[in-house]
Amino acid sequence: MSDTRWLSTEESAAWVRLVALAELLPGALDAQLLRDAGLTHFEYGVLMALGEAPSRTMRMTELASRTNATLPRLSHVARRLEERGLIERFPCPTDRRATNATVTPAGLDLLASAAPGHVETVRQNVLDALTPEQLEQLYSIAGAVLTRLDPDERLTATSCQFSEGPAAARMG
Amino acid sequence: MSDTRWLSTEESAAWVRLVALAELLPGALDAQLLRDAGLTHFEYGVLMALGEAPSRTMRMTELASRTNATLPRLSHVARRLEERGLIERFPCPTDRRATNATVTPAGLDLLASAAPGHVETVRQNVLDALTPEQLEQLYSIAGAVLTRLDPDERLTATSCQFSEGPAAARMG
DNA sequence: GCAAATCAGTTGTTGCGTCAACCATTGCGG
DNA sequence: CCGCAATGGTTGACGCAACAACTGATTTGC
Repeated sequence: MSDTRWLSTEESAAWVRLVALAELLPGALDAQLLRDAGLTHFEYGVLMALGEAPSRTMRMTELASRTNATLPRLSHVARRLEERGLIERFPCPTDRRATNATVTPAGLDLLASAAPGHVETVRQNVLDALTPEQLEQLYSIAGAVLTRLDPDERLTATSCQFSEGPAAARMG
Repeated sequence: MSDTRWLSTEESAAWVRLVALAELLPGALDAQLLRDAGLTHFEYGVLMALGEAPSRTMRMTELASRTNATLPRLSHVARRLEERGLIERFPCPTDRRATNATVTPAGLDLLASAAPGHVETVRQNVLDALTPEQLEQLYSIAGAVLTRLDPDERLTATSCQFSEGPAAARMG
């Protein structure tokens, strides 16, 4: 019955802060991107993933996996983005069940115009608050937690959609 | 105009993982609580906040602030919880604009039955993946970020709603 | 004291995400 | 080949959150 291992004071304190962080961060990202570019953070991630893909094209299923979305969610979002002219969808020639999505030039333009403000938000709200040591600690800690939360490591796969800025900027 | 400071490799890597964490954590918490207790994590937080309050009662506005909810959101959630008999609302005697909310015994029972499973989820998904040093680092890092994200420290105020388990368990 | 501004809370509308159901295609076993 | 399960994707219904508009109560300013 009550053999529950309750949280110690330290555990509770850290947990409270982590939960607060997880609650506030998505809203802050959405708010800035929506205000300045009319995109949710998820939509931004979708466009970014497509923009970084070879030939700017990706299968819906793979896109969903990379962006941590369910397929229905991605399908709805893709329809909206397509209606806005930011992406296009067409049937995959080799597998007629599948659908491929591509960013349009308009989508890339919007992405390019949105990126600086987004990066600035990320700096102001998170990165600039941390020392280099803390940045590395964060990398380790988040990695350890993701091992439990996302065992398949879909989100942290190579060249993740949430990377910021043009690919060239990260390849130093 | 392209004076944007793009993210370094280290910054990008840590950021990607943090975003993945923030995306996955709420869903994991909701999934377990919904399955085992029929509560969202937010509803759990509301009940917890009320349960820890003196006389298990709180003003709607204060409750909204503690749980990081807008007042409309809390109002909707409170109506549902009241319909389920988990809380009660009644006008505040001293300020006739205000409304007080109280957890019912049924609400406390549900909370008590939900807590062990929730704590177990928190351990499995997060705490048990971290060393004691990492726990302290997480506390510092999240604190630093929250200074930017939540300057008023509404969420991290004393006896926060997302603390786990009976209050006695945390007070040693 | 009374009008205007503010505060506390509720309600209605809109938009997004989840779930379940659905269709089409592909792969596989017999 | 044929039947059947599994895969890829879309659609529709429903629930929840954000935003705006509204009611009623309280404070402020003159």
